[in-house]
Amino acid sequence: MYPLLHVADIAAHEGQEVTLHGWLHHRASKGKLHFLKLRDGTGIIQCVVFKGNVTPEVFFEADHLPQETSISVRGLVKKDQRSPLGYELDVRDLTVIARPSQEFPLGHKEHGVAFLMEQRHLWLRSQRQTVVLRVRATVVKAIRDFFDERGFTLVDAPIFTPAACEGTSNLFEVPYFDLGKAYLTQSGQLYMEAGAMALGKVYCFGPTFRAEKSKTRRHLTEFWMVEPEVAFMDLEGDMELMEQFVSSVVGKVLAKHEQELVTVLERDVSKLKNVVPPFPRITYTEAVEVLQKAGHPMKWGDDIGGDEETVLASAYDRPVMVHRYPAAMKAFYFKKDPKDPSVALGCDVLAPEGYGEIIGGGQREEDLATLEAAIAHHGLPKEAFEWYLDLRRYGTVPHAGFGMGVERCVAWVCGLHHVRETIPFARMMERITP
RNA sequence: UCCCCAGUAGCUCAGUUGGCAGAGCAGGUGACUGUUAAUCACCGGGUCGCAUGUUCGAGUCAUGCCUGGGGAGCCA
Repeated sequence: MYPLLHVADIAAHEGQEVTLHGWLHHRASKGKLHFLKLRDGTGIIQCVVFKGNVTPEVFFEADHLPQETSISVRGLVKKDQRSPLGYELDVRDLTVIARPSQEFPLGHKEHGVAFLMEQRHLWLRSQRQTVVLRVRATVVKAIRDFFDERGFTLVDAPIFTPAACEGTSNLFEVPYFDLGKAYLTQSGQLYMEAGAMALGKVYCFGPTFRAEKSKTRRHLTEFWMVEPEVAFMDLEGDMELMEQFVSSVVGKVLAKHEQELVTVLERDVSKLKNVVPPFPRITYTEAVEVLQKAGHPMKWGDDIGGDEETVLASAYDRPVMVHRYPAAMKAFYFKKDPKDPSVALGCDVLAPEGYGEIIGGGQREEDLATLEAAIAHHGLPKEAFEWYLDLRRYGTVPHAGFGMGVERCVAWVCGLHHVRETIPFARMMERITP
């Protein structure tokens, strides 16, 4: 058994008698007619049951079905301006596949966040969540298409790693046979550098784990990240790649989902339509001056916190690129600016509207001796990075890359308050079920 | 790890100086030929997060704990 027809394709069947399979999303009754909203995953269609068009048994049952009853409905496809879909089904027969054994926990009224997250497996059936998940799927495809179309090769990074890429804190530890401990990856970057030396332009795309005890709307312990890495690319090239990438992803989401973003998520898409290159660029030093003038008590060398990010980003109508952070704030592998070694050749992309950092990246240090000194300076065990240092021993070249968090990107594009809605089953500090 | 907030019906919440446990929605029964979170009538629904204490009496006050939410640090 496989449904021959889905709600999304109903327009092509106007005037025909069809059978649809799905779940009862909502029911309302008015005397001699009942209104059933049928949800099949591709859309929602209103099915109208007139008393005269069906048997008395079907008419009675149609008014006594609980929400989320699985049903198949046979009826005539009719055009109707009163329907948001443009069509409704004039019902001739209705078969119950399975009646819920208990009342469906999620009504059509408001619910609290904790309750919704406990019912996440059922919450996914809501129209809002299905739109968000479809946008996520489009973002994922747009990411892959962007790199595939530009000659990048997908190189999968390992999930078990022997040590931290950027230090040992914030890592999930797992036992690993006789070898002691392994850690869940928090970045595929070092492996992508190896990939770039082999294939030139590469990217990895997969889950990433951070044991940060962060309880904020921007954090998950398990999230998806795409990390391109390119040989013979400097920071300027990296920043051009970032802005082309972000605008491409946003453009593809708009092309496919503008209607849903507006009607279901109430997203102001005019703000997304501004997202075209070139993005504004300011140095960290300039950013500090801007923030100081805006009255933020910070000095050069301080981190740009969440509030500061929002102030900075709100000055522009598209994502802003902040580059050349103090070298001391950045990981050991960042290349320092030859013109000013106090700053690193790194760049963060801050999304507008308070969504914060969606991309972090930069140019890597390609010189062996400089990198060895940086590892020592950061107090990292050199043995763990011998394979990484080999990349500098055998034909090292300038290279750069970045990482983008999928969930923060989807939250921004959808205009969501919290990243937990952008992933099917969120993993957070205080929540691992369902 | 730290700071702030919340926990009362299936859900969202109200509950006055400490004095009989409440509403809306959801659910059930019925009315209604155009509902979009329909409307109307009636009905059922409680370990007030847990524990201890104060008190004649605690949903309400105190202490501790648990759970969740928001934020800081850190980060995508």
